[in-house]
Amino acid sequence: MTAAMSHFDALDFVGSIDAGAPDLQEHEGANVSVRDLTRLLHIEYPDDAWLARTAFALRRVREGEALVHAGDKFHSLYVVRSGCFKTVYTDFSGSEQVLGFPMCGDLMGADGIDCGHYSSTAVSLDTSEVVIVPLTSLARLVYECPSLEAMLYRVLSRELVRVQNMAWTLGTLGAEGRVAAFLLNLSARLGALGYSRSSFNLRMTRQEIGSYLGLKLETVSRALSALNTAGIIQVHQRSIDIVDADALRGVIDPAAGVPAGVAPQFDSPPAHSDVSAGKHAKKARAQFPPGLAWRQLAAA
Amino acid sequence: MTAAMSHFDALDFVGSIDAGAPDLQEHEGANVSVRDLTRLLHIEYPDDAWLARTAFALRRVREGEALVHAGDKFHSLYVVRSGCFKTVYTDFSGSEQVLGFPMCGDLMGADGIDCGHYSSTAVSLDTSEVVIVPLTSLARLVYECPSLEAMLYRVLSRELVRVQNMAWTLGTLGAEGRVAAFLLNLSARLGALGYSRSSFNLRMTRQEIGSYLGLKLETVSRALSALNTAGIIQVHQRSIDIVDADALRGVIDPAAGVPAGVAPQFDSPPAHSDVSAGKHAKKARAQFPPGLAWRQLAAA
DNA sequence: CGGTAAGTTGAATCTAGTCAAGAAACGTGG
DNA sequence: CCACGTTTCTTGACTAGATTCAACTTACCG
Repeated sequence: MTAAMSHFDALDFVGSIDAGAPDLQEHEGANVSVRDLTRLLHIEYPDDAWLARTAFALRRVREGEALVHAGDKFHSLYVVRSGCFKTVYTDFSGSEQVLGFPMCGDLMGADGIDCGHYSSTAVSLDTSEVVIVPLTSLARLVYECPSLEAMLYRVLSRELVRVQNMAWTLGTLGAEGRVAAFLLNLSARLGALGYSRSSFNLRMTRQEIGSYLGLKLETVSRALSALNTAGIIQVHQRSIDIVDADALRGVIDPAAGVPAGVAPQFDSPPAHSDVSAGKHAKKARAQFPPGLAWRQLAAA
Repeated sequence: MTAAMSHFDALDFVGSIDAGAPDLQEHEGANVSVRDLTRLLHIEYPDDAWLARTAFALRRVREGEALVHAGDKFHSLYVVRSGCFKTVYTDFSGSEQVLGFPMCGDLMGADGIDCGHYSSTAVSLDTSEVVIVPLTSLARLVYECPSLEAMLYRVLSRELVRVQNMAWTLGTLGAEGRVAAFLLNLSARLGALGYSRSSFNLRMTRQEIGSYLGLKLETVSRALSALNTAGIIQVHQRSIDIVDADALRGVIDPAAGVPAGVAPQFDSPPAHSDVSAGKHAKKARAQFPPGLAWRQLAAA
């Protein structure tokens, strides 16, 4: 914890200096097309999306570096392109609570829309790359390609469901259940990205996992050991092998089960129904330029 | 718990019957203007918002009745106009987890946007009224009055921050802290609606509070009793008097404190910055019909 | 007035937190 | 390449806090 803070202190300046100027350090120059972005977010828009000429800058974030700080003025959304982050609340006393571990394809920064300031800090656990989506680009983008608007609503809603599931986990599961849920969630997300579902390396410390799950690091360690000796998983430091995924699901729920309406999201990533309104999009656009997003959602 | 379920069972049919037909039972006939709606959501749009001719139906929901069920097809957003709800996940075994207590001015149903089905069930704790905002109306509304689009993003983001705070509470606070946080939150929300901040009646049972806070009902009862004997609050069944709000805040955090970036939302309702971009709205609208929402957010 | 649902309180149990020591991995510099 | 210090992880013993089980009181509704 003290160690983590020294990390933060060292980086606070970097964060503060560019806090005012919206992400001007795009040394990388590399940029990302709208097509790339929609792929990243697992949203398939068949027609006009590819025509949009907006392009987005990339930003490379080194391990331990903060992308945004809680309280910074909100100016951009970010989509993780590679690597892994943690988003945290930090209080005066220096203790932190991890809210999530955004990975490839995940959105960050949406919590800043309402009050105009980010409410959480995003720190890279890795050398990561994010796509910067400034508000100004977003306005232009939606103008060029209104069908993309639905994407934003979907992504926001998805985020909401994710956090709700988290609240459910914290509210109802014990230590082992939480750790099991965490592993299954990670497994599913990595699987969706094409990596192995059963064998992976954690990018975060026990401390960070514990903070995320509302547990102490020792408890996380114990829970992992218990699952290990039970033969359900194999743990060696940060390397995890899921031996028996069903047993792992059983740990979450000895009898009851994951909430009915939630199960789909829980351990399988959103099965993004390929937008059926695609073929009607052009016509609709001509009739009703704005609000198309909601028309599409209504049609689905 | 068993009692709650029998309640659900009795009402399941009502919910299922109209699940297919999007809210056709508007016997009340009464409808709500866009102006009313923006007031309800604490969003002030000075100019063109009042011109929109879209009107919304009201629906009255009796105590114990479900407004939507988890898994129902998503077709409308709802804004609470009076009364109080609980939103719950229910699993196979019948146990439920309360996710929130939406009250006057709060949005419900946003969790259905992404996957097209509501992920939680909303049950009225009271005879309540909600404004029905069907997707189809939403499309028309945004067409008539694009400046209202920002409202939706704000409301979604607000919801996100709320649930994140909840996750923080569950992850870091003990029983008394959670109950204290719950009371302060309720106090602030009621205060924002013009009711007394220090004296109110709970609409929910200990069981429901416990489910919301990840505690058992006995623990909630004990925590309330402890705060009572400490002289911080006065409890008599469901009537609460907050004697010493500062002490209550102290319970949440004996030393550390609420996370820096979060404190504002936590016990004071969003201080909705009256949109400064209002005066530019008309011009912007003429130039860029769609995407205006994001331009406004960028300007703020 | 009686029955039921909701709330309070106590005692025993169990889970997770705390304190503390030791082992394993990592990075750095000799 | 190895020795060193640091960080991370594991494990054990003990404590604090929440759950469970249970009895009892209080409100509410017909």
